[in-house]
Amino acid sequence: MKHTIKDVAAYAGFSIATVSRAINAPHTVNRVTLAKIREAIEALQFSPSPLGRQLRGERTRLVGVVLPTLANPVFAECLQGIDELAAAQGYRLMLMTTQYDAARERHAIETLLAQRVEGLILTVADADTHPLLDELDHDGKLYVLMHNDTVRRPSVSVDNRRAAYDGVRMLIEHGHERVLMLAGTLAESDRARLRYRGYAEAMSQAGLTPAPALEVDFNADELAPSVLAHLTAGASRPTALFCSNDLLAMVVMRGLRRARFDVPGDMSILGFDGLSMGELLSPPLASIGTPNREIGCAAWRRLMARIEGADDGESLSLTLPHMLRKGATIAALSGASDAAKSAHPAA
Amino acid sequence: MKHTIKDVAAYAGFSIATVSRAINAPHTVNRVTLAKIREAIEALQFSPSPLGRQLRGERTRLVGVVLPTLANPVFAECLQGIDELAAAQGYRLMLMTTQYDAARERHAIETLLAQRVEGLILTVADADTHPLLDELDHDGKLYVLMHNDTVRRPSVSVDNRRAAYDGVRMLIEHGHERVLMLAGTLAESDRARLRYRGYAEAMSQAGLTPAPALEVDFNADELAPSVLAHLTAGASRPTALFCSNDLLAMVVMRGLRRARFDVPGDMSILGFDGLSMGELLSPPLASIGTPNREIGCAAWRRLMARIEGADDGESLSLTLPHMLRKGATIAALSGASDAAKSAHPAA
DNA sequence: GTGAAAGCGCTAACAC
DNA sequence: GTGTTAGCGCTTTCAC
Repeated sequence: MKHTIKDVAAYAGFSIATVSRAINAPHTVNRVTLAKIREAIEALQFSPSPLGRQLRGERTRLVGVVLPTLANPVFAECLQGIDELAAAQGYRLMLMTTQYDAARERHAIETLLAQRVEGLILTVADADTHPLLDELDHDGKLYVLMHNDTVRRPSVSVDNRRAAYDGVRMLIEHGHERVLMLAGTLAESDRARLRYRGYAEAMSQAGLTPAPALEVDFNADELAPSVLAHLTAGASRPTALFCSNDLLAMVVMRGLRRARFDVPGDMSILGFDGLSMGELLSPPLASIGTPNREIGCAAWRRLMARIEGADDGESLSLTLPHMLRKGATIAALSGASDAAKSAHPAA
Repeated sequence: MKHTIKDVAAYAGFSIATVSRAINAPHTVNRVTLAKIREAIEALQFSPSPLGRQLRGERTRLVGVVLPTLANPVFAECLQGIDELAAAQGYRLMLMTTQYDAARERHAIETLLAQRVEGLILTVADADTHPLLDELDHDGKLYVLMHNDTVRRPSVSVDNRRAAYDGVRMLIEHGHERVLMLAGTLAESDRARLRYRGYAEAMSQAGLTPAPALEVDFNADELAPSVLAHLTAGASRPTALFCSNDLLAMVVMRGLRRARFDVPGDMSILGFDGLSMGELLSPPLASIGTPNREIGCAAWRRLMARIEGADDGESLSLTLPHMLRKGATIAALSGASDAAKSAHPAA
């Protein structure tokens, strides 16, 4: 732990150069010499300091990870996947979170590069318009985006537009015509936009009119009265909600329930993320699941491929399959035209 | 980004030593010189490489974080707290997870030390018996434990025994006499032990007989039949469950419900962790909450104090308050003796 | 097959 | 105030 390569050299009776070789290119060293040096290493409990290596300029075995937050299990799960592979391959991870803030994104990336990470795995607010990513490309810095759904850059994601489309279609197939999309407040991410597009397309294609997404602050303890009114009042109230993420869906579900609205009796709800916790709700939350762990792992493999120069120039962006998790929060709308169905709670 | 201190020195027309001083001790440098150097730094977009500094042996501004897993939001939240402060103070975080595996714990700590982190923040499986921690103490390596509830080492935690005691007492005050504790499978942690002690004490003190903790695999999709039987069959079945963590509580809740058991009608449930998601369940999960973010922040401050040598030798372990989150999963047992109440579902 | 020596980017004595 | 120099721990020519 505190011995240096010099100590080993002295102990074994060779030069530090030979010790270095014994470690990094054993086959270039005499068998006997090698044995002696290994013995010395063993005796001294020596382990080469990464710092010397790093400074020397070659491989740092460091990878930077930049995430919006860990409060959302989606990202924690991705990170878990990354960490697993990184540990197995002897890489060290440097982590920074950004809270979806562009300035912090920039700062994180610069800090990490200064530390000479070999590559970056990141989730940014908006990948397409991020000038910093262009700089990275230009400077030959290696990175892979995670969850950023763009074809312009190396990325691993699900097809957000398609996933939303599939989900909303399912709602429509259950007989819902007035489907509303709910989005979080800091929704101006590439993902949010694509999910809205998927929603709009599914609606249009079914001859229905997409409504603008309704913004909901899902950190608040209660649903805002205006929002609640929007959801529950009037004959034209929506019968199904497509929520841009599961946390939001859960909050809305609670809010509706407090307002004595039954889910799914009075309102069907579909989330996005497929948080495992959603399945523990009652009724279990229907959701569009993303394979987060796998996304993390795939991003890692992708980055390693780039680092090792083995990047099969294949399509830049890798799209992993999403899965429609059918939950009991979606009910079929009774065949009867329900235009008259007003907003009185059932159970 | 790619310029070195030499470039700055050349550009400004001074030696690298002066440039270094201009950066690290500006007041020791002539005003004019300083201005010129700053100009050069600006022009070259120079930012000193952490690696040189790190190797030189002084401050690395690196802190290592070792966590069991990120799949449990408890730890993700702690990490979030740490990251916040670290970022604000210009520290970089190096993260490794262990899956509660002692070998991985050791490996993580050694890897991090080799990287010359200034300190470590860790959650280990069992703090008391961990020889590695003794080594750290002995070698003067700075660390702070998080969530490890021990008085023998620097740590930030809640009083697990007391928290469990309070929770179980609440159950008893609601009239429950047959209270069973459920624990996860890899429960051999210091926390688990203390929670069991709290449970046992609350029971004994009320003249009740503590039962051995029942082990439940909460990664399985279904509750094991044997477990379910234990919970629901017989006249002596428990009327309340104290679960050693919220994830477990949620799984059990679902399992019971599938078996057409009503919560809290037929069974009261109390969790541990206070995951915010638990509040979104219906009924909202009663739980003993731990201030995870705060625990992370406190651990950070504590570590910084130690690093700066300002550790007010105060008591080693800092105990943060837990909070009893009353949820609707706990019902009062009707005054009547319920010995005869058998296992048929209510609503 | 092995050793001497240079140097990665920086800080800290020690001179001047 | 500023420059010179040594060296942190390592890898890597380049000789031998």
